[in-house]
Amino acid sequence: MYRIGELSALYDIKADTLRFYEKHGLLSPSSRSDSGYRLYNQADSERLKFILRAKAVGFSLNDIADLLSIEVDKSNRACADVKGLVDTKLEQVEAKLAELQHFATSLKSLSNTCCGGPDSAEHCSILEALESSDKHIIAKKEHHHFAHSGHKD
Amino acid sequence: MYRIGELSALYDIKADTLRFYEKHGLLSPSSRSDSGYRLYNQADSERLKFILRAKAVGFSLNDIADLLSIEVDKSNRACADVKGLVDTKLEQVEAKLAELQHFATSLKSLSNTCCGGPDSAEHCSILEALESSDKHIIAKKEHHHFAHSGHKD
DNA sequence: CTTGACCTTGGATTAAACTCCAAGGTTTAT
DNA sequence: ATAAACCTTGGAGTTTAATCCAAGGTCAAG
Repeated sequence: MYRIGELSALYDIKADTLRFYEKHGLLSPSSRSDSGYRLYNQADSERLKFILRAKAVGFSLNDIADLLSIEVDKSNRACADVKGLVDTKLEQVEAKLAELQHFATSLKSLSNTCCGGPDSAEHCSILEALESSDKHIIAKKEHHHFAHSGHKD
Repeated sequence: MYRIGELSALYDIKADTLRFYEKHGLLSPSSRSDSGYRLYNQADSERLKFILRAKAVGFSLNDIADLLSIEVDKSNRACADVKGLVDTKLEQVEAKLAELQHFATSLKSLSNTCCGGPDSAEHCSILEALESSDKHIIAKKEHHHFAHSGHKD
């Protein structure tokens, strides 16, 4: 069992943040001490880890509440109901994954091609790297010779 | 050339948001009309696309300004200076990637194992799915010590 | 040459997510 | 048994990222 200060120290957040999450229904301590202190167990800690991870990859607290709600009424609802929610979130996660892979590619090419030498670079920007990785993707698909500029969103 | 209303319609954001980004140094129109209207060109549009992508994967506007600053003084600074910044951001991106892959795995296993059937499920939650994928990772890595490195700022 | 959709500015307001504060109760070490 | 370090609550304040508003200028169409 952790008291609020211990758990917050464990994840490098403020105790106030834990009280805030509690107030907003994201994480409640599984019990209280005789004197009213919050007591968090291992499952609470896992739940917090999840919240912080989800936050770090761009989900809002509302999104996270949705995700966590998946567990709430498990044996009560047909699981098919839940599948829609899961699949929606999965689509969001996969879209984010694609974005991040794009970023990582650009940053790597930036780091390798252009930086690290002692000289200054003439062409060294993320935007250029993103452009060139776009071109690279198009170049890989060179078989289709009527490639139109695939800019969508 | 796009006027503010056209560009904002293109990305489904408010014109006010573009003015806000301008005020905060993220995106300035490359020119103005005689009467003072903002005029955005293709490069401006690319830059905006980048900003919106980065935002979607959990970077703050400050983070994004950092990323965009990589291009600012290109021929002025030794590129090695920039490499540190790029590599820091790359680490952040790869951490996010790992998180997201973790999420995607959990969500997929949730969707496949547990949902979609007509029956309700006894064990059907993201946290349980994450736990089981954690166990898998821990099993692979033998001994995994949780070390949370400090956040930025 | 006016109407209406668009644009300008600066400043006020909102929403989300914390973060801090005050007044007081609890625990632990000396 | 008393200080130091922790906890409680409710409420106020801050930061980030928009979003809205008011008063007015611009521009294409009828």
